Amino acid sequence: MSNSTPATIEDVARIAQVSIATVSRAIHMPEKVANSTRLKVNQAIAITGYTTNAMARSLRLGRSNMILVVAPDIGDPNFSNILVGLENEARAHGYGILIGHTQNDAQRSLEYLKFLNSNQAAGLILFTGILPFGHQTMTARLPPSVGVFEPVFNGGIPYVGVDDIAGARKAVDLLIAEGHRKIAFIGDSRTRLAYSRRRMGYEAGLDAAGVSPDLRIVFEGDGTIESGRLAVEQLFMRDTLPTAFMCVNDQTAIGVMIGLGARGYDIPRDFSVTGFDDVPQAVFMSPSLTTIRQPRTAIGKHAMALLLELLSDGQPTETEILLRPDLVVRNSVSAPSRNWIRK
Amino acid sequence: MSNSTPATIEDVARIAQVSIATVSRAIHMPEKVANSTRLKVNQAIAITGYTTNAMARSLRLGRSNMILVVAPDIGDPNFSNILVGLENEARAHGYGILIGHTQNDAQRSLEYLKFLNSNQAAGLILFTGILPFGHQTMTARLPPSVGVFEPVFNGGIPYVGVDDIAGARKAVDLLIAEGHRKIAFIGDSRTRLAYSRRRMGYEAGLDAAGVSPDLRIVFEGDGTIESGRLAVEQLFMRDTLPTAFMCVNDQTAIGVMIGLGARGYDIPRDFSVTGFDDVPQAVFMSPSLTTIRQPRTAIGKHAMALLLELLSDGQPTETEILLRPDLVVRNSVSAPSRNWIRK
DNA sequence: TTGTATGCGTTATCAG
DNA sequence: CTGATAACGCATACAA
Repeated sequence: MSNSTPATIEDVARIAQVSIATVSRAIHMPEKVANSTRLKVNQAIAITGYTTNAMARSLRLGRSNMILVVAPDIGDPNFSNILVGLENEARAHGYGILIGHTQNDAQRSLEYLKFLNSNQAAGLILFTGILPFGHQTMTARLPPSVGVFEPVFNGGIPYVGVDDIAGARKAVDLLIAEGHRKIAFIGDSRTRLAYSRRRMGYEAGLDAAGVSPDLRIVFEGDGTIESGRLAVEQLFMRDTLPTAFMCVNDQTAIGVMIGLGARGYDIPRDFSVTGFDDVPQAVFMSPSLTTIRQPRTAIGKHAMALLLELLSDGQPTETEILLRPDLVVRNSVSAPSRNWIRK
Repeated sequence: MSNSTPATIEDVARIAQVSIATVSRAIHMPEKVANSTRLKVNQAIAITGYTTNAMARSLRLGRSNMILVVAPDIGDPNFSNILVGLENEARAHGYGILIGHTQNDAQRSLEYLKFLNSNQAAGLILFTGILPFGHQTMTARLPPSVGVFEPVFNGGIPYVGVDDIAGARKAVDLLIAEGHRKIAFIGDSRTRLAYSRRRMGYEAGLDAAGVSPDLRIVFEGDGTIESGRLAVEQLFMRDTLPTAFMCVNDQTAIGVMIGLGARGYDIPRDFSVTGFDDVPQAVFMSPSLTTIRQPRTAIGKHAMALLLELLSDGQPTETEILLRPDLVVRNSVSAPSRNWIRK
């Protein structure tokens, strides 16, 4: 029962009175083995509590059954939900998941590259828009890979995300419909493709409404709470005030709300605020945050499905899968206050 | 350079004109090999870009160089910081980390057990107080394991955490010092050992102040935001109101603050609130949350160090390591409002 | 339908 | 100090 050393295929073979080849076949190609022997083998497996030694199997097969998921920050509220989708899909196909977090640290990234090179993972899911490794030459040695959220720079790597432009467009359209014309954009970024796409949606929305963009109320950011707060501080040092803040993500929006709150403003009476992502905290904010919801579990599922396809077929059928984000209307948006309209 | 198949030890041996045994030695016992040959080997390694095949190595050695970290919820704000400590310590000793999250799901837990049994991980870090597996019989087959935060039920597994009793005591003592006497305890739990210990600290603090405990203002909870909110709702249906809420963790405290805010109360004017953990959001709440800080990175570091010790020595030197938690005073606590004092 | 034998890439033992 | 070789546990080509 609870022997010191785990049972091997040989133990099973001995008990079932067959060869190890038959045991292996009974497990992996049950239809190619006689019913009676299959039964014997299964009983022997049950008796011994045999589990395939994954190391030996991978060595023999030349590939592992693990997928490495690399994320810059595991603490990211978006992460865990995506993971659920990734995991479910992977497990359904006999793969396990390995999580690595780089914290945007080169040293750490390198460790994971070594990990890949030692054949410990068959595939790679990348959570960042930038390859965490030494770029160019390395990509040649990368296993089949799929990006999540953003296209991966300098790699011809397929990816799964949401339609950021369309999502951002939904947010602007709502603000426009409420009567806003001076809408700030918080969190612009040249390095985060998803963010710059959201800005494209923002500008498309303004354009459609005949509002000319005002660069004085566009602020850069890195998607952190702190960046949102900072933007508010900078904003109040300028001459132009918006009536609404469209934020590149929820974290930024939370920062903006904190910054505005600290200055004594009421949301949505004085300013409207929108986010993007619909992180779990969004509904607990006061006021609760109007935002764009990402279909996180679905993204994870699709990303893993795509990777598994790559793993078997070799060639990806699609290079980009964009899911539809939905507007979630809560309490952080209202019509602009009259005090501000013509400021 | 970027060949299709990765270089093996044999490739290195051929180029360096030595045997594979020498290559292996040059890598693992450099002092037992002549300087000149070591040089040749290193050059050959550089040329080929050789990396040890971890599968073959683990198979030969009978153990892997990976540690499995199992957590019920990766989204837990405490998790990622602990992980940093775990990772650093592991890497420093040549181990990698594998993260599994069970979501308290039996099926998932079983998958991880299989994973362990297939020799894919040399050790186990458990983030929950309850063994996620089928209890009794299974523990016999568990690899060296260490618990984090809480002692692990039904296993003689050593663990690393904070001194919950002392931490909770610091929170009560602060409230008592501010003049509170009617202090509610939110988040009592029979299943979470850490939580029941915090309650012990709470009661010890009351006792030291000569305050007799009032069970009408002790509420159960599971440490979620929702549970905090719920407790507030239940509380207002009873006849006794506290002047302060001591919460079992920050998430609960956030829930309490939301519940109190929804009823129009001001914190800390009307009620004081304390948390436990000092999660990243705590400082961003309004008011910012007075809480007990856990030395998360240190906990991770110690836990991994203990596990590595187990891995080599076989026997643990300590069965329990308790770190000291610190009080972080912010703005959610003040003296009780006169309106309530004699209610 | 089943068994035998080989090799996956390493490390360790044992001779030299 | 170095080399030949066995063994780790498994999957499969080939034989029976």
